[in-house]
Amino acid sequence: MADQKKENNDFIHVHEDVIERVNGSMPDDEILYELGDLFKVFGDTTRIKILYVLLESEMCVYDLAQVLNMTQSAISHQLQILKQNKLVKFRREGKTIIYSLTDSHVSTIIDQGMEHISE
Amino acid sequence: MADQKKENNDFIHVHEDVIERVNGSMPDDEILYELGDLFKVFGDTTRIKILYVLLESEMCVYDLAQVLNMTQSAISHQLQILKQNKLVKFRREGKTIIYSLTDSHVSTIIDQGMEHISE
DNA sequence: TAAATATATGAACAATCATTCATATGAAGG
DNA sequence: CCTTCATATGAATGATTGTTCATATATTTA
Repeated sequence: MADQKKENNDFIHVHEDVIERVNGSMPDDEILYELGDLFKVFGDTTRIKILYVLLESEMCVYDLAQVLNMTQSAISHQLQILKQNKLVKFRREGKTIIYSLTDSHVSTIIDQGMEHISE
Repeated sequence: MADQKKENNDFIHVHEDVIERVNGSMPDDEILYELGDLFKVFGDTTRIKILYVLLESEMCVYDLAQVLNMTQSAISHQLQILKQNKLVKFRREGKTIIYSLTDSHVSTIIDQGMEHISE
């Protein structure tokens, strides 16, 4: 390791020390997969729009469909995904079900994304 | 508007006032599309790993492939996407090309994602 | 309890995407 | 210049995904 001489032509440009250090700081694959899944949720315009709307006001499914000018079914499917990723919560009120955001990470993540693209 | 009486059975549960207010706060479709595209980039484990590595240290393509135990071609393709979205920059040094992060939004976005999934 | 309203869900299809393989480009050294 | 090393790129393919259509579930009201 201390001896930098290359005895054969393996590892010509692989910097093992950096690679080991970096590997140490890398979270488990399972966590990274979860993280990717979370960002996939933000990677669709329809879901972003839903989140944007809920950032402003809680809303029922039918109204969401109206605002976004989309099918009730399409909205329900997307709400399902947002629900699975714990980005939205819901409560029943009579016949309707009202959705709202679960936490403040949504707004931070969207804000940072906005800052990045507006540069 | 002031008169809440429903004259026929249109608009039984559409709350027009809320819808209009929410529509006003919604960015243009073009921007939302761009935002979705940005988050799509974070929605893939390989790209997240690349960003994680570069968060720790700038690195050449071959080393990235070693660290992530992936094909050089696969890494190059993903770097291309990261480049297009201005998340990474690069400089040439002799024969190798060294990639690094462009700005600090990357770390904020990843951090917030991490915070969200670890709850 | 039957009809109406609000939402959810399953299957299917088109579109998008990540990787692989083969090959191209481009710089450096002999 | 000709070879080698480092990276980029194009086409092909298998996998994933968003929407639609049809239908199911669940709550309220007549």
